Amino acid sequence: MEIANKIVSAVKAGILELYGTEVSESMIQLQETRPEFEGQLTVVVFPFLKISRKKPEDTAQDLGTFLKTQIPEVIQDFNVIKGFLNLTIQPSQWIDLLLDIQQQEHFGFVPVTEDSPLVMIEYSSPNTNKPLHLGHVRNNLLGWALANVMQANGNKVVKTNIVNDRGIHICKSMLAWQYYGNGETPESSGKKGDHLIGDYYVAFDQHYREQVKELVEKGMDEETAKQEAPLIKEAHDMLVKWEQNDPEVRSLWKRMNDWVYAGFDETYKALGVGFDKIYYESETYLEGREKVEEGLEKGLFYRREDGSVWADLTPEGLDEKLLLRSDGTSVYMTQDIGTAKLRFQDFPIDKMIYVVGNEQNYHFQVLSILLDKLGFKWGKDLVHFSYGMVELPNGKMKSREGTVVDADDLIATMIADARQMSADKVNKLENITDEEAQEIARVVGLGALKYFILKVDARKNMLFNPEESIDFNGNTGPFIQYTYARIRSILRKAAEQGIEIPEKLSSDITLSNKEISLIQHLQGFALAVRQAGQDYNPSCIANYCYELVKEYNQFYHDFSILREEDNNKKLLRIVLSAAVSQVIKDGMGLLGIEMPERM
RNA sequence: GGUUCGGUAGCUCAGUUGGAUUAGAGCAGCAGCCUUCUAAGCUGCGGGUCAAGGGUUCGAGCCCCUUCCGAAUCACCA
Repeated sequence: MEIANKIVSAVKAGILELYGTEVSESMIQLQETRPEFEGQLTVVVFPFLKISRKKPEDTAQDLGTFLKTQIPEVIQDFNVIKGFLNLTIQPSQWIDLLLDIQQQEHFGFVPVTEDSPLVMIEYSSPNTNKPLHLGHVRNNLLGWALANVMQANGNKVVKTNIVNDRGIHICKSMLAWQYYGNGETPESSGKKGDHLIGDYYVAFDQHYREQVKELVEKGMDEETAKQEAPLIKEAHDMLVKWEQNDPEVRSLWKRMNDWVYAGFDETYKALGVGFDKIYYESETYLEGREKVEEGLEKGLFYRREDGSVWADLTPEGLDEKLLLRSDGTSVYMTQDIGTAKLRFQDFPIDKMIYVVGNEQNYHFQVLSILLDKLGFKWGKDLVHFSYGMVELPNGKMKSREGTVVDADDLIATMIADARQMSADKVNKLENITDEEAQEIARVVGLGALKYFILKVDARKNMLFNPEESIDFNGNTGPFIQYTYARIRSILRKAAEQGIEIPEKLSSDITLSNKEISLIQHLQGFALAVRQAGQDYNPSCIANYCYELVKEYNQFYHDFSILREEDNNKKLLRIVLSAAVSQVIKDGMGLLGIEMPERM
């Protein structure tokens, strides 16, 4: 950062002095020099040609000479190739930069202050009728990572979850449990609460389809049969009773939901995610109705003859959107409006981010417009952090076809596989207890899963290949964790030899290209964090970490560190290693991935 | 049909605000490297019309237009 700033302002001064024109900083392009050329940083001079009215080579030559005489403490030398001005930086500059990075608590993070804007992030948003699956895993990991990224970019962050705890689907589970459950509980069955309820949801669907089939065989057409089957009618009745606060229905509903929440909490804990504030749709849907009525009075919406309420969004190029059914009950959109209202009462939100799958792009487009019309100042530029589907090698995830990947199963499998991998490893760690081994397996297994999902650009549909995800070779979490553990091992050994990480380094060390390059890449972490915040995309941090680790690995194999005889050089490499491990830990920490001290 | 998002190696994915005659990783395949700080590693080889065509300019995988292919969505479901 420092070095680049010095150069940029010097270039600016140079253009002014040489050609008498003020240029904006965005015109000054500073980039890393390609390895095949001499130097470390390159100024692209093409943008200045119109100002200089000279050939690219001459312009670069002018500028290089200016820089070398103007800031000799930064620029050691320069060379010109076509329109590219390659700068060789004074080694002491790199050493200062390295020390700066190493000594900062969290290099590249922007501190959060009293005045920082408040960002609320909604993610997870489960239904209480079935357990979490792979799609939810992607959502949770993205939400958690994004929250960390926003905070690292200097925002106050409130993590929130909206639980969809009401509606026909919940009634289906309740009904099935009443009919086929024999009073089964999580305790009596030994099942996790969310799995138990999920099983009854499936049971409902089976029996319901049988009923439909019977009716069709009796001569009813399928559409009518779907509406007339006794089970679905009962479910609807139950929903009505629920809305009327029927004590019996409400008490069963509460009991079963509590089972589910206990199950979800376990899964969230295993994934390492959490929330600051949880909202329930059962508490927000009425607020939404009020807000819609309010909008209706203001003439923002209109009522049809059958009593249903609509928003006309054709001026915005969208359709008409239903807000209240003809019977006065709420739809999804109404609930989101209600939730928004409550949230705004609770927090002074500056920015709202919804982490929701891309199948709801249209919904959020509409929600943004509606919230804006209803006077929420953050409504207009709310962010729908839209992520793609997770597909499986043999097709998409579909619950009906039994191709869902259950979150709990997945986590357990990852940890078990990590355990197996470390057992098979050639150089096994000695002197570790079984508990320690299990803890390492947990960290590594989850690291593998999280990294595999987070390294992919969130917007894209991704393919989850279970076999590949447990392969710890290549661009994977365990590869990064492993490098980290090795660095930590070196630092431990250094400490055993009585070598502390120095606060200062001799300024006349000759740096190799690889060392300079590594320091430069460390610096890039700040950019990666900023970019992740701007684009709402954690994947660039994952890929940054991988690049850094890969480069360090080559470094590691080319140079010995503890066996280096030149003491200054040894200290430099120790500081460099410490800085790399620190940056990796911070980067992976943003993704919610833990780093093992040994593995 | 409308809207939104995608298309980069056999497969999974990167590619920073447009930059350097040669577009990168990993997996899979082949060939090397453990008396040396953890070999879950490192090095080398093969593999590409960046979907297609046009435009913008000193310069395009990236920006604009057209076309083709794929996904999502357009419900009194959530």
